[in-house]
Amino acid sequence: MDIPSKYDPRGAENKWHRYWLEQGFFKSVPDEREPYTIVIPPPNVTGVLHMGHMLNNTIQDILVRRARMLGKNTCWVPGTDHASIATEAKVVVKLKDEGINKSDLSREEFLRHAWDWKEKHGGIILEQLKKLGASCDWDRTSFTMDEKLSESVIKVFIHLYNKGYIYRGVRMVNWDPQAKTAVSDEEVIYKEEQSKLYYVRYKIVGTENEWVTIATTRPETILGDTAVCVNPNDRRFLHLKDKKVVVPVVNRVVPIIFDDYVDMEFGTGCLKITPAHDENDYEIGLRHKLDSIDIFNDDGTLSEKAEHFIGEDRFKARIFMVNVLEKNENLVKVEDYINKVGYSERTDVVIEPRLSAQWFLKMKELAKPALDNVMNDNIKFHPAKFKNLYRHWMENIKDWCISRQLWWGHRIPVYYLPDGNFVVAETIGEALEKVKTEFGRTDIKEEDLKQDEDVLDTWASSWLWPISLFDGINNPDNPEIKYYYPTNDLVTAPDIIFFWVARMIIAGYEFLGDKPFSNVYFTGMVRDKQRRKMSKSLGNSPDPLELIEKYGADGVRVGMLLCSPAGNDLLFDEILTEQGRNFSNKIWNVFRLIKNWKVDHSEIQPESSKIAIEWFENLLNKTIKSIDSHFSKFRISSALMEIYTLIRDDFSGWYLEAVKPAYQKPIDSVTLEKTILYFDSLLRILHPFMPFITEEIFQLIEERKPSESITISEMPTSGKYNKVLLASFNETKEIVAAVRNIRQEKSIANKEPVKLKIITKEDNYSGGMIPIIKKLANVSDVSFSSTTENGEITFMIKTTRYSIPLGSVIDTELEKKKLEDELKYHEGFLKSVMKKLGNESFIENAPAKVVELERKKQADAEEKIKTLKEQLETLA
RNA sequence: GGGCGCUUAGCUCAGCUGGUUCAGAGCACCUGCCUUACAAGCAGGGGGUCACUGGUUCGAAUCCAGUAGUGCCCA
Repeated sequence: MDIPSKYDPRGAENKWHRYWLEQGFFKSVPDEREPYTIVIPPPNVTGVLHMGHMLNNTIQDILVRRARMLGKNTCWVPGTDHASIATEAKVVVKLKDEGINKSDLSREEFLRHAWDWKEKHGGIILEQLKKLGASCDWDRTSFTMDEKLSESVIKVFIHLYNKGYIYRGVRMVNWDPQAKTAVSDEEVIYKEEQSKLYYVRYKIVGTENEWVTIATTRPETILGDTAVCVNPNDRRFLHLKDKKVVVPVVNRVVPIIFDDYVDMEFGTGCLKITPAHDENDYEIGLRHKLDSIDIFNDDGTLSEKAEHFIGEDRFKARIFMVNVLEKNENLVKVEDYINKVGYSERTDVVIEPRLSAQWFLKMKELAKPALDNVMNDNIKFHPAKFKNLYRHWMENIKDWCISRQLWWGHRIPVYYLPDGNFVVAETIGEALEKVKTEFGRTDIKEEDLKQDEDVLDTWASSWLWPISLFDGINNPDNPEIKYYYPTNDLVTAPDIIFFWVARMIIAGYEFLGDKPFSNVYFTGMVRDKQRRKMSKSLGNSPDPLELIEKYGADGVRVGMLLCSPAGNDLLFDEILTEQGRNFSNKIWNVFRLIKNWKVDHSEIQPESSKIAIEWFENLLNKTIKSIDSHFSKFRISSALMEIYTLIRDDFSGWYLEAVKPAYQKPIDSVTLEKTILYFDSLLRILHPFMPFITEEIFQLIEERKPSESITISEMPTSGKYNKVLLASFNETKEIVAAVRNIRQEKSIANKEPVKLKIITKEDNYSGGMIPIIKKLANVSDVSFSSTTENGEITFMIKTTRYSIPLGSVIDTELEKKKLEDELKYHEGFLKSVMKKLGNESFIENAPAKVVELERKKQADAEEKIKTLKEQLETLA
């Protein structure tokens, strides 16, 4: 059989992915097996695949594939999220390019465009995930605005409203003047900026030339000032009690008020108060019953209430305002100042704090079970350090503003009567009923009712995701929700721990009385090797699909994991993907080697093969156990590293070398069978990490039926292993390495056999591994002797001395120096051991086992020193 | 300003309840090798005062306190 020496992933990946789908291996229906369920963190319909998705979904796929091979009924549900703000923004831009303004469209017309857009672009990411090998049950693909999911969202709103958890309130919100909607605190990104601090003086009413000076970074908001505030403990301003000042430019007379809030150290100690445009000022305004003057329109331009610069953008208005202040001699000075300015995560425009009527969800009570069940590990966080962060947030939870001034999303099910009263109902028909029963208004018709214009925050649908996917809100007793819920693991990034994870947990307990998942695995943020976040603007993010094209999906998966310790940011470097690809190639060549062996049934199994087989069997069992343990702790990178070294170093480097027949010689059937069996086990263990190449080889190495696939094969389980045997083989490796070293030092070719002398009595030496030594070090003859002679080069492994007779090539002086150095080291070591053993309190206090160990160290060292000294004597 | 975390090899990180020759892995680096499975490979090698200071202990990378640096979250 002619197999190329390089593995080509491209053909294999398409072929096997198609095959898996055709065979329906990823489909799940409830049955009697134990379920294993993951719901995908739904990517945004506006997105394309980025490195974060790659990492996140690779990890999910590994967990799912492993669970499948462990015999569970696995269900990984894919889907997408409608992402109100981001999608609406995209659609608006797209329409604008076509010369259409959103404001010229009716709501229905706009939504038709949005749905068109979603149909066209919404599935791109999922298609890309298929290339990665994601073993989702694709028939279950869902979208947060699917009918049953939308129905769930509306039902939940009504449920919470009826429980008294939802209320309408005027609040200071983070206003995004471009998207024209409120965004949550978590969606505001604060950036440090070089700006200016303007000192402005306000004239005190009833004085000739008395002023107070305030400092502000936002002079344009002076137009909305309704007070000036000082700290009541500030002696400098005691005389201002009951005085009033004139707000510059607008010439409004406002009071001077006293409030502890003011920081006496900052600026001038005088604070201007603009309740409509600053969170803290709003609070002060409430305390002192001040007016609020909203000087902005919803697009960030100045409104009529500002009286000046009407219709100008807020930043232009700032410039105009400063000019006027200067001209009127109100501007005292300007200082450079660094402050933090909030930007909208979605549109990257400066957030405008603004008073607005919004719907809120009371969180305090809802949050309680969600907090408790994380703290008591009913839901486990990996790594656990995120528990602290979670607790801090949950204990200080604020009400959730759930309305957004957008069209794309779930429209708030609130219907207003012409008199301003409202009812909350699933449909307009129901609303009409409620109008009758609640308000006794039989005169109201459908067309008199006006539904709330706003939609719900996207997270108000995502928080139901693990429930609504299985229709658990609409039909809480249906067989699917009963079978798949609670799901097992959630894999997500820590930056949405509050947006999403916490809220899903809250929803789980509120609506189903149970957790939504048992484990949350937080992945790190993918950064470049200089620790910079990967972003489009920096252009430092590789295109995942190009990477797959270049290194194969398996290679990329391995590359991602090699650099991703759990919960830490991972510094992605293409070199790791290359390492992944190289590993694919290594495995491919193992296959090539084994496949090309000719079997001869009459061939007797060599002793060395017998030993190698026994050793590998034990090592395999040990490694499986260790991998199981890594998985139980979600240490997925470590699990991969374990199988990586097992294949590359132990199987390829040691085992195969030990059983490999001489060139063009056949192999005995027992060894071949065992070797294929081990290789098969290794492929299975590796399959969750590298699904494609393992399937490719699984299918090539033996004749398979169409229904036979590694994807649905059984994961090897660990058996007992003999530690003594493993240790003995390790010692053998050291001996072989030592001989190889001597070969290299003395330039003796591998082909040329050498003789090995073991400096001990044969009866004292367990010679079980000698056949391996002979084969791997190309030793033609092993003998025992109590002494060494000149012309021999020696080495020591554990407490035994070995020598290779080389005749005249030996440099005696060099040999002597080496031995002296070694002797010195061991004498030093013995000294430190003796010091410990000479310490009475050590002998008294340390556990017997530890003391015993020290004694053993002492004995070993003494023995080594003795041998070394003898050795030196023969050289002298 | 408040809270939480981190600091171990050039880089990224393991190191569980203090005690095996405990100072480790991967990558990078250096040296030698195209040895008929694999140069996308093989065989070797160097490299760390475990941030600092003090304490507890027979014994500290590991526990405690303080200091410095650094990151994240919140305000």
